[in-house]
Amino acid sequence: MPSTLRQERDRVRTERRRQDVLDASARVFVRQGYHRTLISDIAAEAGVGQGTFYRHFPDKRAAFEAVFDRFTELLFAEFAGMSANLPKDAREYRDSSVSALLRMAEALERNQDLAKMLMREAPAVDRGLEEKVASFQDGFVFLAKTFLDHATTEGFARPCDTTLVAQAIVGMGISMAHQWWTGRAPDVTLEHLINEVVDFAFFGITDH
Amino acid sequence: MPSTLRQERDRVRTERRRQDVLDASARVFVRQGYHRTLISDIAAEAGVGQGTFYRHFPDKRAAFEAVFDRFTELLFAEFAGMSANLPKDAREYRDSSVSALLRMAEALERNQDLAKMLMREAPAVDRGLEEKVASFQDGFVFLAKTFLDHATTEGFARPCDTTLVAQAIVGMGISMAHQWWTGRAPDVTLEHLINEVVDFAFFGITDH
Amino acid sequence: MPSTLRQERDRVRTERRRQDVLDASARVFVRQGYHRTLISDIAAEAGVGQGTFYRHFPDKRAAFEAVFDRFTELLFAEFAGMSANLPKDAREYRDSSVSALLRMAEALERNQDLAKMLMREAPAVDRGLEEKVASFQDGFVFLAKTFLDHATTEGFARPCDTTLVAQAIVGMGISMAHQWWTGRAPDVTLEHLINEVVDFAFFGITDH
Amino acid sequence: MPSTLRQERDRVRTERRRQDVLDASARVFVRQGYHRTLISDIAAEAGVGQGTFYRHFPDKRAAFEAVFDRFTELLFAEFAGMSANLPKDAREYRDSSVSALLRMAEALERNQDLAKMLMREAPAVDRGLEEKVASFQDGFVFLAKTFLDHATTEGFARPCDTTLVAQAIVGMGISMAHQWWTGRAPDVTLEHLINEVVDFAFFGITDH
DNA sequence: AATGAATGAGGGTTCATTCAT
DNA sequence: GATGAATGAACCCTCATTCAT
Repeated sequence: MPSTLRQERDRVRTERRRQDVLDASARVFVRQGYHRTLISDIAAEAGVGQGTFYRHFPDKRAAFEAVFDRFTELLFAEFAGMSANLPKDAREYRDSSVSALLRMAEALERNQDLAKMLMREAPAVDRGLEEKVASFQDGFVFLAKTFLDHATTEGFARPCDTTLVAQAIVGMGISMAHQWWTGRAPDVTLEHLINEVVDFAFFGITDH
Repeated sequence: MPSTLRQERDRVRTERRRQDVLDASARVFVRQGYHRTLISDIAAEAGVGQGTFYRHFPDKRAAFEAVFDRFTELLFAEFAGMSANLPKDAREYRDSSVSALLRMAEALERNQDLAKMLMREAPAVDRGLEEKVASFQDGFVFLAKTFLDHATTEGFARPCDTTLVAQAIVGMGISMAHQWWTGRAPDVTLEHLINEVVDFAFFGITDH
Repeated sequence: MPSTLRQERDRVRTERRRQDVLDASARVFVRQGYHRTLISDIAAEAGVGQGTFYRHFPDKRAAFEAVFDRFTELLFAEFAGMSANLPKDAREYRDSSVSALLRMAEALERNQDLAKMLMREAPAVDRGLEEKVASFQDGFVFLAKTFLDHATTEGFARPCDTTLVAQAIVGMGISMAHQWWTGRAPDVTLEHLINEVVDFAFFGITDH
Repeated sequence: MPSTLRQERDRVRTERRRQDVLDASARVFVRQGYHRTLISDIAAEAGVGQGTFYRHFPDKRAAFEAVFDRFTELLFAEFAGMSANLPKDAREYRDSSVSALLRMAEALERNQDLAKMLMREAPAVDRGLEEKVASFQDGFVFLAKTFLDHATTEGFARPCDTTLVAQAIVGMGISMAHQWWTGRAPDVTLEHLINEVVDFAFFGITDH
């Protein structure tokens, strides 16, 4: 049926156009922040008319949220299936922590500016997005807690309130990422940073 | 000289009025966030005309910054002179950490909404305020590092990159405060939370 | 190419709309003067929204300048090519002076209010427009000087500082126009006025 | 009576203060033009509070008009009693014209910026001041016409419409003053300018 | 009389959103 | 579907004027 073919081709083209506008939105949001971004800026960046923006997103807020969602999907995809391989002992736990952080760091490196912008802008846009950021963080907390519960059950982690400790670990991680991006840790390699942080997380500051 | 008296009285009244407007600004920023706040909202909240706002602050940005500055001064005042009493051993270190965190938590409790608002909004206002937030955090990092350096020198803390670990600790602390405020840790007392976090910071997750 | 056709049609429509706003601006400036004119007055006069004004002019000043420029172009067009026909003797000089003034007076009559407004308001708007008015006058001075230089060279005009005398003549002419418009010479026909002024310019007040 | 003395002293002081504010107004109007002048600018320039301005003038318009009036009184004082000495012949006419213009030029030189400002700003302030400027000019026209009428009656001036010619002469004079002030006649001495203009007024451009 | 803080109507300008083409 | 000109509500900021001290 040719009309179906035609419909399909149109659908694909529309989807591609939507991606163009979404990409343009991300670039402009990164460059100017949410509130300094005008719809006309996005349209110009995407090389389309302003009306076309409204064909794909009801308003600026929705475009921002779509940028946010695409980013979080990207990050979670990176960790999908990770909880399948639970560590057998403290050494494996530490090793997989380091390698997970390195993978994460790599993934973020490619989207550093985007990540920084989203963490900075999203909570200030409105309550809905503030909540989304918190949920995003909760996702990592859940993952960390799963590992921690496993480790305490298996006896190679100290018994503790695993929810609170998982929150502390994830909060620390996000904060370190932020400080790293904003040049708060110059003259330090990423490997060194991760090793120090993981050591801290495993052993604390006390000298045993 | 009567004119001096007059000048002094006017100065006092002007300063009081400025505080009124500043207080009103803080309340409205907390309620509505930076971008949803209109100058007319602040003026109405303060019970003055719009022009009066501009008599005391050149624009909304300046009022926000003044709110921010007053808050940070308040917090740092709480910790002034703390580094005078460096701990003699791990036990004292832990005890003073817990008591410092409790004091801080108390101080914040009274300004919880303000603190939450400032952390959420300031980075998104502009680069200048983003940097101010970072500097604010750096202030605590410096304090934490001072203690940590002392402890490693005295031998009751594990040798480590004290700058990075101090950054991790402060990042964790701020993040926990945020999660606590936003109801991410329900059914938990503040004492329990602080104890868990301090234990984690001192011993890590490993079972020794 | 249909998109080119579309572009062309849009361009034409935009230009027409710009003219509408420019015409409306001129009418309102004439009616209310520069400083009493609000953008909203111009928009209402043009029958468009306020935003439409800003689509065509960056601000009130620019609209005023455009009105000014269009007026000066109109006037100079009236005199283009005039210096091609230099007079052969005093009689021809006088005749062409009278006819030039009549032509000018006619052109001005159709734009009397506009001319009066521009001469009154432009110098007070800012330095740039004050200078533009002066340059406009200089244009006529140059023309007058060209004729005067020719006449002195040919021997049918008294030797003199032709620049100064040209300035005096043009100043006199503009001033008379102003006085005429503002009803300073009632009960006098335009022909009579021009003849008296030209006689004065050719013979002075002295009885020979 | 001491209270009368005191009243008198107060009256004098008030009058002096009014002059201070008037002087300050003139300086600021010259520097910034009418519309760019704020009441606060005038008060600051006079070294008084804003309220004090309103004690002496009902509004900005009134202060401007007072500046204008003081200027015109100054100029007319310069010419008071001049019409008493009517010239006996063309030579005396010419001589007294030159000397009158020199005296006028001298008087204006001391108030050049003020004169320039008033001519530029007053007509654009409102109809009332526009009319005042015209009346001011009419004063000189009347003076010129008196002389011209006398000269034609006595037979040493060409018969003409003396009102129109007087208007032309005064318009020319004011215009030349303006051009002189605004640097339109560089490399020319005042004497030369006046001589050229008077020659033109007496003999026209024709070579006799 | 002098002051200058307070006022708020006024007006310039922006920009998200619509809609005719 | 795409466009971008048009819109006008919204909002910031100014400044002449008032008035309590």
